[in-house]
Amino acid sequence: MKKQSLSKEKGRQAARSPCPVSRTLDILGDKWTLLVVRDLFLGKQTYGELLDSPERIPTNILADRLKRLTAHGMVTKQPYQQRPPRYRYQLTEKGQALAAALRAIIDWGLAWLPGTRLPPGQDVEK
Amino acid sequence: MKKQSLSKEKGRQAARSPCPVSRTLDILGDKWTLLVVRDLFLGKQTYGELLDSPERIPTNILADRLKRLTAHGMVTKQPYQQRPPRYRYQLTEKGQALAAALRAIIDWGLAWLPGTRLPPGQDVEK
DNA sequence: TTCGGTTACTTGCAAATAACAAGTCACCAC
DNA sequence: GTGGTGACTTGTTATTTGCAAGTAACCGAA
Repeated sequence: MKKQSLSKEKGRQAARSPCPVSRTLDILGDKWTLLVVRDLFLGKQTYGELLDSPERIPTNILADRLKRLTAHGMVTKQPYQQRPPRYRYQLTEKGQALAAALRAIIDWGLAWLPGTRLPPGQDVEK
Repeated sequence: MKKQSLSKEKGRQAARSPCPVSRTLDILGDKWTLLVVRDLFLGKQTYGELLDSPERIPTNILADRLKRLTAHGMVTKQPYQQRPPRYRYQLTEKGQALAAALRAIIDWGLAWLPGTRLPPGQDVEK
């Protein structure tokens, strides 16, 4: 069950263009990836905590997104206990650098989408 | 060929949560929508011009995204000539308000994705 | 006046991706 | 040894994408 298309056999798929918008969307242009990043910013660290968000991300999608984010060097996965095996996910510097973009998206949503609100206590800022 | 799922029969699909990140991703959380917005920022106005970007957006996807952006009040479609019918697409204030988010995404891409570059002359800033 | 070209799309269909439910595996507590 | 939790994987169905082609309304030249 490989994620590959019929085109290339190795590596990830080719960038559509060198444009930074396009390249960024190649990585996080979908409905779920940024939500995972958001939750990591909010301090969630385990698979279970990440599953628990109000948007109800499916388990296979979460596993896939964590894998991709890890492959892109935006997230690290470290075991914090051997037995039973338990893992902690955290943003790398590259992942944390998305703060400005996330902040801009939050601001746009709050300003232009009626009915949006930050759940109490949720804030990306430290 | 409705975009609807089996769930609700009218209106657009329900927001996954009131979170501004999630609500924003409900609108532009895919690989193409922000590229269309980018091109509109760059001054492209016609369907043909928008089709012409290096990422090669499929025609049906472009038509769909313009429809959605228009439905969300982020883009206007105006005929600028009757015969033959020709249309001009432009960002509304709501669409233009994405400038900060787009800028943040560009900055992140340029800083963290090696090989990205702005094609000469391309810049979101006025 | 018919032929070709342009703009702005729509349609059909195979392929990829997502969603949902369920199952697996490794423990630990009782 | 039975039940529960955390971290996933697998199977199946539903939805979305990508590509090729088709349509419609003109305009301009031959």
